[in-house]
Amino acid sequence: MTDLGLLNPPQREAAEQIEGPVLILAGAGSGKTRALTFRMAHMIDMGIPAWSILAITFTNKAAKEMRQRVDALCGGGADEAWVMTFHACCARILRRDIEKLGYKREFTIYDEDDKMVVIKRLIKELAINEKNYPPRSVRSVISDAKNRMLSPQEWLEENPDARSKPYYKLYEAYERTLKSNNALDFDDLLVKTLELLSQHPPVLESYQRKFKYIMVDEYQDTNAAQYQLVRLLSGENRNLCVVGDDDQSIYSWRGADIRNILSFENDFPGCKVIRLEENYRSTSTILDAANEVIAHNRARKAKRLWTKGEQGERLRFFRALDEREEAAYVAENIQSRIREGVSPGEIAVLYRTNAQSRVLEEALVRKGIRYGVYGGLKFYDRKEVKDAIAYLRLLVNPADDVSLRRIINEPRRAIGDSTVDTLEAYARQEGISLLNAALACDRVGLGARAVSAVKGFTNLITSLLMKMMELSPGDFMQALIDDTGLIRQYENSKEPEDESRVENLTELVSAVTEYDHQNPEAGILGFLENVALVTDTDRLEEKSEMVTLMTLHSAKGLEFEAVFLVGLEEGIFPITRALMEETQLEEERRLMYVGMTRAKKWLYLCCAKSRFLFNQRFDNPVSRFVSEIPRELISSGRQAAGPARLGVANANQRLGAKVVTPAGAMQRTGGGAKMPLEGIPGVSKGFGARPQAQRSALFHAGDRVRHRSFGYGTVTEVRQEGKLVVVDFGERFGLKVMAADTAPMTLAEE
DNA sequence: ATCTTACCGATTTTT
DNA sequence: TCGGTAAGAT
Repeated sequence: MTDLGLLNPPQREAAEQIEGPVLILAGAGSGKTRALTFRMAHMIDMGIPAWSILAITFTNKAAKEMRQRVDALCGGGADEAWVMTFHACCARILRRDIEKLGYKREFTIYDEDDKMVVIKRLIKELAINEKNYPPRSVRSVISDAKNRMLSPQEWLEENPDARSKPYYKLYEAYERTLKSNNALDFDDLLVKTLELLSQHPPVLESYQRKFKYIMVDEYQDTNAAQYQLVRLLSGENRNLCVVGDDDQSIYSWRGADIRNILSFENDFPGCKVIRLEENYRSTSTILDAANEVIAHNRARKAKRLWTKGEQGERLRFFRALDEREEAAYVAENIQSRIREGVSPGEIAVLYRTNAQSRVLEEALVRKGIRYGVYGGLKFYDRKEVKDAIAYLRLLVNPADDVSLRRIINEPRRAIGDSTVDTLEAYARQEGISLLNAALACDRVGLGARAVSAVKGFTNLITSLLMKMMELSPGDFMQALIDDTGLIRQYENSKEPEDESRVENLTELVSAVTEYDHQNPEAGILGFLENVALVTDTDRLEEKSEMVTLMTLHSAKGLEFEAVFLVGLEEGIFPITRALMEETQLEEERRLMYVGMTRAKKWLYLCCAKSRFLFNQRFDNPVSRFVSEIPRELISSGRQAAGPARLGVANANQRLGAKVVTPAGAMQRTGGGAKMPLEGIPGVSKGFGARPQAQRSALFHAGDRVRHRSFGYGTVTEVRQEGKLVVVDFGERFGLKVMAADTAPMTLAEE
């Protein structure tokens, strides 16, 4: 029996309020997960069948944890409950009934790469100018439209200007393509589920009958489609409990709408509001600092976390000369914490962008500290793995033309672009899939060589299809990498990196075997779904021997004894793009708040005076977020530094201005080039070499110039005897200071 | 058909 | 620096 006496009064209230709508406003570290798990366990104790409970979490990892914790509390009765992310939940609903929408049960889930492939093809086909309509922006237009549940037509009505037409056409064609490929993208999982539920009342009613109780965690990060879904499913009984914290809403760029949580009370009148404001995680010093920072936001519900815990130590602030010194500082301090007895698993380094991880890794390696990086390059993103997966997808879903294109000539089997284009034309004319066109290649009008090459491919596919039915998933995966020759091409290769490709393919076989072992009913289809929906970050667990490196976004929901926030510079964090708009800046501040509140005992704030990133050197002022923390809560890091060193005074002066220093500074850090990890920082083959002969005299105030990256600009000022030039690149890039002799810039002819 | 080379452009966060 | 792509060479 679950002992609710272990909860504090509001937590207990949350656990006991089972009927009707409930809004739990749970501050960081307030035992939200605890309240939720106890609530669910309590429901099961009361005799509510687990299968009638739907619990939505933000990540798969959170889902797994929650299920385990509930099981532990009530002795393993949670199996039948649906505890999963929105996307996993939708995938499950659709696997059952998507045929009602004209798709086949074996639909493929396209990832971001697949989307881009489709979009790029369509841009070519529709003869749209890629410069004016870059694929990435097309992708975001489509994704935004879907998140707001707008059809192509509806989107066009909202955006009637002439520039929108190509977007509309692309969106429309994109939809058609995915449908004919029997594929859904991530957004579709939500949108198509909504379509299914709203167009087929019996299906909706069956789920409404099933799910008597619904819980949604991280409600502040739900988007319009997710909101609708929750509304539909909770139906008349309205036994809906949502949990969230408006101060931790950090996904608006993905369509999350903070208004969902702010207006819950209006949407579900009569709802019970419960506030969890007692923090059990951090020291009072850390909490005060975080409270002060977040108080600078205007768009928020007023609240203030408090703790009975001890005061703890002051925050440490350190401003390094460059990113290397910053990394060294982090590594040094991690090392001494570990020597004090802190477990490496209780230490995290958090950064704004994945690109910042490399220099940190180098520093940790040098100190011999074990670490794990989460996010960034994923196992299933590697080329060889994606190829193998593409074969699987095609075998499961023969309509998947994107996967077919990827592997029809991988490994090389002499099927070139022109052959595929011919097949494509035939397929279009006959209204069939590319695979079917390939099977009919006799009739397509190809040369004899091409026909035999294509036949080789289709024979391979047919024989694999037979094997797929006979063999276990694991054995089949092994057969696949052997029969296709995927692994052979790397085994015979001399390239050193191909060795790891072989390893990865072998690891993929183990992954399938392992998955099949744990999910005997799911089969290859289940495995593919798992690949699409489960990210590497979800597998962060039992790595207690390693220091964690991750982005601030992935750190949501986690906690560590010691946390290092690095790159606290204007332009990095807050990131340049957020400096313009108040709402975006507030989201960055929430991200800062999330980062700070991950720390239990020690919080380090780090930044660099000068940083090499994106192949450029930046001289950024200290992040404004640092100056929003009361001085008395901070002590400086390694070197003695008065408050002046905080650099607060100039924090706003040079807002966003990037300074590219002369070649000398670049050399000092070897131009940011990667050095051998175990090597000694000595001779590095910097690319900056020698400044060329006096180009300095080349530029004068008033000159029109053209820069490789920033385009045309006007020289506004020349400094230091012509060594530095200040150039105005207009609205998009603004003022830049660069070294006259190294900047990739020339005089522009008038 | 495939390999080689030379350019250009871009760089947030992720279910 | 990196990766993707377009044009040229074998």
